[in-house]
Amino acid sequence: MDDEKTCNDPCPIARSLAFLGDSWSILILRDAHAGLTRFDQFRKSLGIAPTMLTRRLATLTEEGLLEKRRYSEHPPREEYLLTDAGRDFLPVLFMIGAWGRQYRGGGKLVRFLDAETGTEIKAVAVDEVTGAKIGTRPMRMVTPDEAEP
Amino acid sequence: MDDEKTCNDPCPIARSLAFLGDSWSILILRDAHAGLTRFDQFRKSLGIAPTMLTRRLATLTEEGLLEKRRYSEHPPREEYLLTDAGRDFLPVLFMIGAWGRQYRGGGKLVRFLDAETGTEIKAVAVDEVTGAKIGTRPMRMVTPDEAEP
DNA sequence: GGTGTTACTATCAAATTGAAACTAACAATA
DNA sequence: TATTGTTAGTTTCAATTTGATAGTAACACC
Repeated sequence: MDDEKTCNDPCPIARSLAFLGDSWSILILRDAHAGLTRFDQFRKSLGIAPTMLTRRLATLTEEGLLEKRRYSEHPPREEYLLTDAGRDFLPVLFMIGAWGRQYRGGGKLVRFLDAETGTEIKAVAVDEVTGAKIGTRPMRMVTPDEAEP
Repeated sequence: MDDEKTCNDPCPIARSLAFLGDSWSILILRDAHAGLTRFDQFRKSLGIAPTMLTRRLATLTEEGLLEKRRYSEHPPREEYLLTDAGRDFLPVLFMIGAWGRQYRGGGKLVRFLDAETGTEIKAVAVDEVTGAKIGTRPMRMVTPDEAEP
């Protein structure tokens, strides 16, 4: 796979995965969206080893998905907040969840309701232009090196 | 994290990740959607070690995302085809790609065009009921153990 | 008989991960 | 003042996973 620092793969999926293709990172982002901000909250929620958590939080911070904020000077204490890039990961989380709900959905699952209408949220990916569900219309891949000198 | 065989985490994201939270698996699925079916095609496309590829293909097959089909009896040769569950992973791939395009998008990237309209496909996740983009309306999480005896 | 193709397996060093214990810097309590 | 608790980590080390390379099996083709 491509090196993390210099991923110039023309595939946008590979670009994403080069940074957060790891389960822990995605689960940390999930928990951050659920409102967790502190080291011990993540550690307890995930059952992750502190070494791993330290490293993953550092990576997510370096990559601009989380930002570290000092919330206490004495003693020095940091918390981790979602950045815009981190918040924009929510649709990805929902789509991963939608797939899991459909194909790995035995037993009780967490659900999300629209706060106004009270209906259960069912995430689907659509093309912003045509409005069609992704995968329901024929499409054409264009590689970036087409028609180059 | 939960054991792969007995994931009963009530979070649908964790359910998904228990099986394909690995970059190689996702890249294999990407290539499978691009039309690759054979061991050597995947190996060359990904630059993956054959040991890894063997294991990942086996897991994806066991988990029902790919199916093995014998395409030659003499010599015995197998290919790997997407199942329904595998095909339904396409929206997830598009959302991962959409995020990567926005936040890791320097340089030339592969694009997808609607074959009919010729417009570039831009995947967005919406709620199937309200049609609102995921994350733009307040929502409420419901855990499965609420109001239990 | 020799070369090429395809789908692997075997081997082993290197890197990553997980588990457990420990530390620093304080606050609160007795 | 001593003890306990909290938070955010670090240290250490064994176990697992990964990556790189080479090799194999079963053929087809020339």
